[in-house]
Amino acid sequence: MIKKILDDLKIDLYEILKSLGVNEDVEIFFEVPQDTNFGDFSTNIAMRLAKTLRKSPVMIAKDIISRIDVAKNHIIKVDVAGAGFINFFFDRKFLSEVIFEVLKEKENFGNIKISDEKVNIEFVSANPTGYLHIAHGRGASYGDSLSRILKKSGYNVTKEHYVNDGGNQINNLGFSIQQRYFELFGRDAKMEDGYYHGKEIIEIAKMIKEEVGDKYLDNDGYEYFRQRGMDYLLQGLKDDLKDFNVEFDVWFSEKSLYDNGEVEKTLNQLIKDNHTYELDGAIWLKTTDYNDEKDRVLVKSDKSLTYLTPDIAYHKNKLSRGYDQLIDVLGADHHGYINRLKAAIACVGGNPDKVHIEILQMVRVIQDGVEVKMSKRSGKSITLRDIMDEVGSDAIRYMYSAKALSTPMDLDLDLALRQTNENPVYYVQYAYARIASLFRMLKEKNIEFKEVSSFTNINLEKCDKIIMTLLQYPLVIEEAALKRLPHKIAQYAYSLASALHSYYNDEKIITENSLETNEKLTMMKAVQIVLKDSLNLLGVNVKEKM
RNA sequence: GUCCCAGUAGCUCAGUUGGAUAGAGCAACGGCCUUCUAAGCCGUGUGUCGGGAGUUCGAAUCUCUUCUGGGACGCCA
Repeated sequence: MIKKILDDLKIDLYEILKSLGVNEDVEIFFEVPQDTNFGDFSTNIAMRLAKTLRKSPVMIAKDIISRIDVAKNHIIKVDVAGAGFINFFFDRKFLSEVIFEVLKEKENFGNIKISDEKVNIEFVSANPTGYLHIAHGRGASYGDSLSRILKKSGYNVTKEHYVNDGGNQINNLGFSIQQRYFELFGRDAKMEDGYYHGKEIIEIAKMIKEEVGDKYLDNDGYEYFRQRGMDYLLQGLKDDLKDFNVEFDVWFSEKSLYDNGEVEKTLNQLIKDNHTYELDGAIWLKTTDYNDEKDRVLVKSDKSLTYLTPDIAYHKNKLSRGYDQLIDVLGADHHGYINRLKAAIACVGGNPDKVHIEILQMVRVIQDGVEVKMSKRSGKSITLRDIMDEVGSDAIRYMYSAKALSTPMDLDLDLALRQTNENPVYYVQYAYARIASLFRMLKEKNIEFKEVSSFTNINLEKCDKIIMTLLQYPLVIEEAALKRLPHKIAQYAYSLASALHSYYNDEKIITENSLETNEKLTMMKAVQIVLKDSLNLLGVNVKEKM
C-alpha cells in the first residue's frame, strides 16, 4: 500500500519536475526522517536539483510543493524544512488501514515483486572433512536469510551447497581415518601434512572399528574409510545445519563433474578457445585478459588439477542451469579468489556480472574478555555445534543476522550466556509472546474476539509508531533484497518489537469496552504476523510463551 | 611490497544512491508493577566519526594521504 502511495506520488513529482523544466534523469526517492516530527516521509530532490536549476533548494522545494495535489495522495500536510527537504505527512486514518492489509495478506504481507529472476545462492560449501565451525555458521545464517528475503521479493531461489568430494582433501580424510583406525589397534598413526587432526576423525575411526572390527587392518580398506568418513561427516553437516534452521535445495557433488566429463570438457574448451598456454610443464589460464593480476594454473606439472579448474566447470554448470544471478558466499580468506573466478568465468563465455561474491569477515568468540580458540568438541577451532549448545540456534542466528557481513565480528559469549535476558533476540521474541498471551487471556476469560474492519474507538496517535513501522515492512524487504543485507531485517524486527512494547506499557489492551478491545487486538494481531514473518526471514523461531 | 575488510559513545555495533541536532543495545544513574508477562516501559549522560588534506551549498559517507588492527597474496583447497 505505502509503496503504491509513494510510487504514485513519485509519478506526480516527476510531472512537476518536468513542468519546472527538469529534463535530465534524476531519481526521486523517499526516506523516513530520523526525527519523525519532520514528517512521515521526506525527499531531498530539491537539494539535488539546486545546481542544475541554479536556484536555492528551498525555493525549488516551495515551487514543487505548491503544485502537489494534496487531496489525491492522502497527504494532510507537506512542507519545506531545513536546507530544502520536502516533508510529507499522510492521513493517519488512511495509513492505519495497513493493519487490515496485514490481516488480509497474513505472512504474504511484505511480499514484493522485485523480479522473478532465477537466483542460485551457494553458501557454506564446507569440506566434509570435519565439523562446521563458527564462520560456516555465519555464512549459513547469511545465505539462508538472504534466500528467504529474495524469495519474499519474488525471486526464484535455489539454495545450493557445493561438496568438495573430488579433490585431494577427501583423500587425505580417508588416509587420516585410516591412520587413526590403525592407531586403535596399537599401531603408530602416521599423520602427514594435510591430514586432519580433529577429534571427530578419531571418533569416526572408533565407529568404524565397532562396525567392522579388524576387517581393514591388513587389507586395503582405504576406499571404505574415505567413503564412510565422508558420508558420516556430510550427514553431520546436514544435521547441524538443520538444527540451525538451514536446509539446502541442492547438494552438488564436485565429483559428479569429473564423472560426467564436464571438468575435462571445460578444460578442453579453454584450450581450444586459446585461453591457455603451457609453461614449465603446467597449463595456465590467461585470466589477466580479464582483469586478474596474474595468470593461473589449471593443470599442474604433475598433471593434477588445481582447485580452480573444477570450480570453473562448476560455475559453468550453474550458469547452464539458467540462473540469471549466481551468489557465492565465501570466507574472508577467499577474497583473492574473486578476480580469478570472475575472469575464468569470462573465459568460458559466462557473464561475470551475473556472479556476485559476498565475502564474510572473521568471527571471533570472546569469553571473559579474551578470545576463545579451542573447541572441546573437535579439539580445534570452535564449532557451530558448540555455540548452538551454549546459546541456542535462535540467539546465535539473530546475533549473526544483526551485523553486516563485512564487519569482522566478535561474538561475546558472556553476553550471550550470562545475560540472556539482555539479548536482543529475546526482546523481539518477548514482544510476540506478550501478544500471544493476550489471546490466551481472552480464552481464559471467555471473551470473544472479533476482528474489526475500521478504527473508531482507539487513539490512533498512540498507535503511530506501530502503524508507521508496519507500513515500512515492504520497503525494508526491498532494501534488504536489493542490497543483499539481511541485517536490515534484524533491525526492523527490533524496531517493531520496540513499538509494541512501548504501546503495551502505555495502553491496557483488554478493557471493559469490547469495541476498543477488539480494535486493539486487531492491531496486535497484525503486529504479531509481521513479527513472526520478519523473524522467520532470519531463521529465528517465535515463542508462544516465555 | 600489493590487495581486501575494519577503525563511530566505556563495550558490541547501525548509519550503503553525500543531507536535517551522528543513532541503537549493553554497561551507569533516576523513576514505573493492588491492573493483560518488569525478559518490559519512561527519563538522564556520553562522541577529536583513527589523524591530515581535498572535492561542494553540505562529508562518518566520495578522492588522496597517513596511522592502527585483522586477513589474503601458492603448480594449497
